[in-house]
Amino acid sequence: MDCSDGSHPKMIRGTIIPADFYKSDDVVAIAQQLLGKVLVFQTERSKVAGCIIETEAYAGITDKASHAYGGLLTKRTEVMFREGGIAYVYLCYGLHALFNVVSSARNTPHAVLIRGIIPLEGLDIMESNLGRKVNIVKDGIGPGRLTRLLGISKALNGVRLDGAAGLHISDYGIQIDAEAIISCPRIGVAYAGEDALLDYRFKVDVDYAIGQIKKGSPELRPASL
DNA sequence: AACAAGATTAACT
DNA sequence: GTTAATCTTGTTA
Repeated sequence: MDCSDGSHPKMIRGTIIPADFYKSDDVVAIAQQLLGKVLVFQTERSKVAGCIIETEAYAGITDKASHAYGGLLTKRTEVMFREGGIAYVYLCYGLHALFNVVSSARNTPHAVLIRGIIPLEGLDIMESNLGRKVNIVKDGIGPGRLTRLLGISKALNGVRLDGAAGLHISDYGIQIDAEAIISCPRIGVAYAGEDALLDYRFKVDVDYAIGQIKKGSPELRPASL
């Protein structure tokens, strides 16, 4: 049984990533550095958390795969143009909420798509979100799957990632070695011409990540592992 | 005003 | 391997 009233003394482990982290212009570096960090979403009644294991960088107005390519400013992309450190959540294919971290300065619409997590905390909430038992490996991998698992919806579009709206990213001391990061082209961006070839997708092996989670945060092991 | 395509997924054959 | 589900936006008329 989890204590879900938010005041559990044992829960204080992670350090919320400072606002400055998100202000860098180097969206590729941010995408890499987010691997191993912990995405947390909590409300008064619930808390869920997962270790980020897959990301993609979208490099603003010069990247043909980016929604903000060419400086395209619409109701949907508007949050990408704000100062880094907020969430960009949009509906993909009319069905799936996709969660991105907006980075860089105002009017530099860089973003990192979170594509995979390993569930760490709040398995009971996740099970409720899915309406069935959680598969620790499968249910957190896929940009649409992880938002459903964590309960992240478009309602969180534009919120700061400092925890004020319940959403934040923390460093729990999970170490991801540079050699463990696999780079490859992004998924589903064939329309982006030569930019579809860029190695802007970053991930780590699931088993490696689980090992590093156990090493870095012994008490916070992936549930059921 | 109508239509196609998209940073996807689950359920089929 | 194929396809249905179905919202936002740009393009075409």
